[in-house]
Amino acid sequence: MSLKYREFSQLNLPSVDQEILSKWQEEQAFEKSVELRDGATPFVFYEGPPSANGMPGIHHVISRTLKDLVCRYKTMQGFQVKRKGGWDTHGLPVELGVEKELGITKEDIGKKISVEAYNQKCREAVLRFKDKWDDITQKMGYWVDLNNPYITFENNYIESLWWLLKQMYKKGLLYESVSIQPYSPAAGTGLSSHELNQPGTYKDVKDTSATVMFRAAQDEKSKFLHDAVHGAEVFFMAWTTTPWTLPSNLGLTVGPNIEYALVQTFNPYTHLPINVVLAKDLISKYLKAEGENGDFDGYNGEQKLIPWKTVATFKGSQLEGLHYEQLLPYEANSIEEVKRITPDADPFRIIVGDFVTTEDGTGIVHTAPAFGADDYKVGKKFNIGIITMVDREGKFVDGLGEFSNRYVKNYKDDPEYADVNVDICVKLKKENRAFKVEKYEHSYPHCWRTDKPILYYPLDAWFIKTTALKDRMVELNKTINWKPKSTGEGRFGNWLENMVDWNLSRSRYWGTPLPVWRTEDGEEEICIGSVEELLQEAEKAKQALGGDVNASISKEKLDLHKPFVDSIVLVSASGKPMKRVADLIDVWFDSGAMPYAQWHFPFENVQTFAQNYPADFIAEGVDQTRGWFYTLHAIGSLVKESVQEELKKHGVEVNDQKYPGLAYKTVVSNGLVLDKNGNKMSKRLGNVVDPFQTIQTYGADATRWYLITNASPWDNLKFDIEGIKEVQRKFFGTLYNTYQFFVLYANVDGFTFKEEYIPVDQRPEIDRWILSSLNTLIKQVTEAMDDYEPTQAGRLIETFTDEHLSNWYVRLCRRRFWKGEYEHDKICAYQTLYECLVTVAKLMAPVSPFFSDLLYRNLNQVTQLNNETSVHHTLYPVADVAKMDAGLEERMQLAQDASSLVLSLRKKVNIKVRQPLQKVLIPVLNPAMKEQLQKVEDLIRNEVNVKEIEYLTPDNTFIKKKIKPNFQVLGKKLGGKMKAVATALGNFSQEQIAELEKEGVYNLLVDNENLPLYLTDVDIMSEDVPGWMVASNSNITVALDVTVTPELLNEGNARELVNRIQKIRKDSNFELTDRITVKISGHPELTPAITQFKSYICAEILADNLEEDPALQDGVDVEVNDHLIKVQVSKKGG
RNA sequence: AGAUCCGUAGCUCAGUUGGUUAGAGCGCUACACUGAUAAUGUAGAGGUCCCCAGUUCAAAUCUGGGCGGGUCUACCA
Repeated sequence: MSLKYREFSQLNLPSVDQEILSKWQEEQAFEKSVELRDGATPFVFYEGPPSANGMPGIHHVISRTLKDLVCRYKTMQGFQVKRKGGWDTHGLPVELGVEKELGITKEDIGKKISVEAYNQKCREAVLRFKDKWDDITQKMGYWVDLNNPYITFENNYIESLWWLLKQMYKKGLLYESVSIQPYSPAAGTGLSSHELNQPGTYKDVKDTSATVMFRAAQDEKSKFLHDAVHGAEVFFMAWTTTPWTLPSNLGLTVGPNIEYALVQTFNPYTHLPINVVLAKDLISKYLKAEGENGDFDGYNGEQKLIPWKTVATFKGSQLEGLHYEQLLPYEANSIEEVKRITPDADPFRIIVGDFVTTEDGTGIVHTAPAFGADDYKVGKKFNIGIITMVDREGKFVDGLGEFSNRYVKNYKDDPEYADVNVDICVKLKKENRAFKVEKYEHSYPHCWRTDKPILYYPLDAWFIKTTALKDRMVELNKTINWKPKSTGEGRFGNWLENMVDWNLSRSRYWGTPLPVWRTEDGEEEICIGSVEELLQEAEKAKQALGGDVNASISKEKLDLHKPFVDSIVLVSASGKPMKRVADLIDVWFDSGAMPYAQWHFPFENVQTFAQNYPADFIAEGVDQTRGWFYTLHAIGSLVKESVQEELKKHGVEVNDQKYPGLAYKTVVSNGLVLDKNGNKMSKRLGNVVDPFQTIQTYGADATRWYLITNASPWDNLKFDIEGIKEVQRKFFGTLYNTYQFFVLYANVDGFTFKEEYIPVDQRPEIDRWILSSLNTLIKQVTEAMDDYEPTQAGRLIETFTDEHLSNWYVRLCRRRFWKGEYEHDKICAYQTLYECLVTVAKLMAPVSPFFSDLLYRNLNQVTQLNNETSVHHTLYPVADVAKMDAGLEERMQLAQDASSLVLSLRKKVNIKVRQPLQKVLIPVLNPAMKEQLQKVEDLIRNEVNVKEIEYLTPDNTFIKKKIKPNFQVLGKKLGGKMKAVATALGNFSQEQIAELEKEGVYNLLVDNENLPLYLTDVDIMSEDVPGWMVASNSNITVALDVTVTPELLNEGNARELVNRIQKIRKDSNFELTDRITVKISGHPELTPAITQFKSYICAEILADNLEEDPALQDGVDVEVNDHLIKVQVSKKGG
């Protein structure tokens, strides 16, 4: 323990980081911060697992700062906050990285490289940058337990996932179905949504689009159409940008509430008379308005203008159920084939769907269920069947006549390729089945690997029936505290409302295998929920099937990944072998299941799980809204009952109140980090900020503080290094200076807080003021932090430190620290400033853990007021209401305003502050204001160097006043007459104002109406004091006497001289306490000042002797108010 | 295309329930101050509060409609 506070030569934040980090390491500070709270109420935090196969970026620093500051804050509030780290290790990014590294594609897996070797590569790759992550975690000061992290590829973790999946399976929530997915025929593989989101995936392409005509069948249902045109043919018009899907057409979808028209006209290509149905609003897209009711008889195909007329109109719903003739009938898509594939189907029918719009096309949508998600959905609903006339290579199947085996797009880079879409259109034109064919430009997704257009293709997939739990998820979401609120209600709420079943399966290699085994005919299957069950079933199969089935399976060598699990064969109830279905599951299931799997629930740690569910707080980037935030929420809802049962089995008391299946109570979603120009950071643009470099250069604290205080975390942050520099200078620099100031004098005076704590009411006004402000600050910061608004909290601390503590309290109190004896007033000052510094250190500790700890340690190691060695082990300050005094803060504001105004007046007439002036006049509007001002009078006088303050009371006629309506009060009362009254008040004379003030009421005549005005209806301000220099703001007006009398001038000269000699002292590197003797060459203009203020001067400069010596030769040349003199300063005894 | 957030000084951001001189910091310019000195003070320049319409006595603020930017989801004829 040292009795001296540590002094610094300069502020170096990066070296502060180093020093504090090693302290933390030495003291095991993080571990201790958790242990210290043993037995305290837990605050549960979930760490969203990062994927360590890429380098951490600056955006990771912001979300981790957010997590860290909340956890630190809660710890300081007395909660125990355990923070188990985790690593997300599965999934596509890992695989793609490995493929790139090995120079292979997905197709090569199993051929050029075995699945086993491939997965081994993935396993190695996944933690490749773990060191870097650990490094940034430490350097940024993120406290998280990385010694016992959960890792998603571990068997225990996967086993928990299997258990969860089995619970869903048992409830019928896990099912297999066909879904329409993006598929790349060129690459022969389905694409994940992630792959579709690669940059450059969507390209503008020109495709052949066609508006084609489906002939209505003639039957009872369509009678009303045919009757309208006297039995002639009727066609339904539909538009497509993918003519190749037409052979797979099975339905036409109309909007139930859209108005359709039956129009009589001619086919532009064949010139034959036709009757077509399309949305009424879209007629104009196909037929010119001038042609309406045109000359039908005279039309022969030569005319540009095609005549048309509307024969009938009706709602889409009236068309439902009508049949039409197939457009392109062949063997492969014959009705018999359709019925063979989908036996109960009723195709070639008009169906209704809400997704139909009249924005483009004809309002009638060609529906090929195989090639569009909407088509598939609506097709399924109305049971029109499904046929897939394109194979997985992207070419038409056999049995489609001249189109058989032709590629629907040029997937093979064939220079001879002829666009089959064009040929289809030509054929339709010839057959009087095309109304319009044109090139159409639109953006279309392409396979990022082959650059070829993808198509939407029906593929088998496993789903979780999240829609079954939709109501629960919507309800639970309402109980979540979302920051910001709009993300929860809007983005997430809408997402829940429009939820579809979770497409769980992925046909990849490195991930959690789907634990479903089934027989070859697909009749029997089993879902495995634990390793034990798997081993039992494997053993059963070994017995039943014999041979070398499962011969090499043992618990010790088990790896729950491909290809090992795939080698396990199970046996069905009827004795047939069952193989695992090939799919893996979505990695988002991995992370969403972390509340359970991190504890290997329910196989171990059931109690631990119970204590750590749900999370009190989670935080990630807003991009996780439909990622992790969703999967956590969904899984929580899905397995609620199963988990409840499991907990009950272990004697944990649960019910729906205690365990509603809610995964997290508060979630903060932070925005993106953009570059300073607002562009997304990308390697391509080269605008990526390296967090290591940033932290190393500016320190973790400045970086963290900047990230948190610059903008609310959920707003996008335009990251600008200049901002960090500003934070460093302005906030940390100021705080450091304040600390330096404190220790400079505390070390001289030996202040160690050994004296009794002086009751606040025995301290001077300014001490009580800063302590009041400090406690107000504590209150506000605590409120902001409790509300998860760290930006507000940080800004408040900043304002306090800079404006109140440094630029007012310290500035005004400087003399108290260096002047006088070590007595009551001085001790008050030290105790007050010390309290402020320690409290600020604690308040800021969650956001900037390094500097705050340094500050705290340096202060506390001398005073030993706290037992805790680290600020992070202390308790967060609690506002002391007794120390808060609103009136005091208000009058200090008045003092600041008044001082600032006087200083601005001095500036105007160019009289420096060192020159004393005689008097300031302050008009006061009421006794209360006068009383307030009188209490801070000394402060103002000192600050602006004025001898006296005189108050002008309202009743004097000296001041000129201004009157203004109090709009808020008067507006409500007057309404429409407000304007007239405002004008009238603007023209008020001084006498009228005086009358109102005197009588308390004034009868104003507006539009021949008497309106009584009361004092509360108006604001009266002093505007001017004739003959004086005046300045005013909205609160206060000051008038300054700028006459410099000879006495004042002498005093000013004396002060100037003091200032010069102080500078010499400093330049000569004298100690603050050194006594000196001074000789001055003298000057007639200055002699009176020296004589008159000798004792004052001597006291100020610690001189024992001061004399004028006109003959002085050696000395420093100085200038005092334009007079040149020589000054010789010598240290006594030196 | 839908959802959502955002648009205030050159830059980064405040702006409470609508209330009349729209603020701060940075930057720039000038002048001061200096026993905290990589600090500080004062002043100046700098605004169509994105646009239009509406509600209101009164709109940066509320409503509607645009425009621009970000993000997410989707891409369906």
